[in-house]
Amino acid sequence: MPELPEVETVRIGLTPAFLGARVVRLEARRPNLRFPMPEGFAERIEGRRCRVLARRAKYLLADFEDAGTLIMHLGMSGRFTVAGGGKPGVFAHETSLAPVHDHVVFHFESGACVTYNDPRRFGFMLLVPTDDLDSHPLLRELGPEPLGNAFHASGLAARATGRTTDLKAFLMDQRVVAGLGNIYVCEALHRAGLSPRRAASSLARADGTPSPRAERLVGAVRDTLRDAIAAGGSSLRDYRQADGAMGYFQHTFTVYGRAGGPCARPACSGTVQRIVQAGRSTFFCGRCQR
DNA sequence: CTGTGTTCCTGTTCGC
DNA sequence: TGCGAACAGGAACACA
Repeated sequence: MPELPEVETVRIGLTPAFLGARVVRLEARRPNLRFPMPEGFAERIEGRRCRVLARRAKYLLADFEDAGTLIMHLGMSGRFTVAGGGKPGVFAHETSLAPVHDHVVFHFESGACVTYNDPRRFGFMLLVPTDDLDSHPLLRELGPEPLGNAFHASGLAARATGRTTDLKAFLMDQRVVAGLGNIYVCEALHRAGLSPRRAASSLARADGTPSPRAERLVGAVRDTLRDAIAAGGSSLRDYRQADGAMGYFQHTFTVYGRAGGPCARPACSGTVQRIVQAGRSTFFCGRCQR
């Protein structure tokens, strides 16, 4: 379920295995995922130490000294498992991992072994010079991190001015804000009490300054993501202690996937409905989201 | 430039 | 129970 909170949870979960650790062997078992695997991918990373494991939007960024930064994207179905070197765990949303979909395996000097599994292969890995990271086409156009200071109502309103597209599509646009996907857009809009069908331009007043809706939306996006990351973090601890599935997959959503159910907002008597926008499911309460 | 539809791939769920 | 259809968290790309 890789939107920003899941990718951040994966980053935290992989940090003990990656950070400061040397790759002694890297298996690339397929010539491609979504894109062809990087030229000399395994050879360039083998023997290198990971200096930084960061996240930008839904991308994981592993900086290997003298090799460059490995950009990893989980697509729809990508997941990592960690074995050996101390703390095992599945940083993913399902418990059954077919070995035929184990596409990349990192073997670390510590004995830790990290496997990337991705049935749909919408994920990818690219190795780019670290100095070129910010100018890389995949990252260059990304909007602000929603949990950072650069994400604010006035910036959101500026981008929304004159846009006739609806709020759902606007927030899904990674150039507007980086890291939201279908689920968390639905969740944040519900928290903000805003309809996904509302015009994006209604976040701005005529003079381009933010409407109160924009302020509410920024707060709702932040709160929604913070809560989800907290739930992901606790699920990692749970997983390490027990045999169960990842806790964050048990993480229940307020509106997503709840068509026909009651709106969870206190004192709202509405029913969650499902509509399709731009070919994707949207869940919302037509009563309290306006 | 803007908005919309298609496409990549496999696995799971749903309705008959 | 079986089976085809619909659907699934992303995002690059083509096109009107």
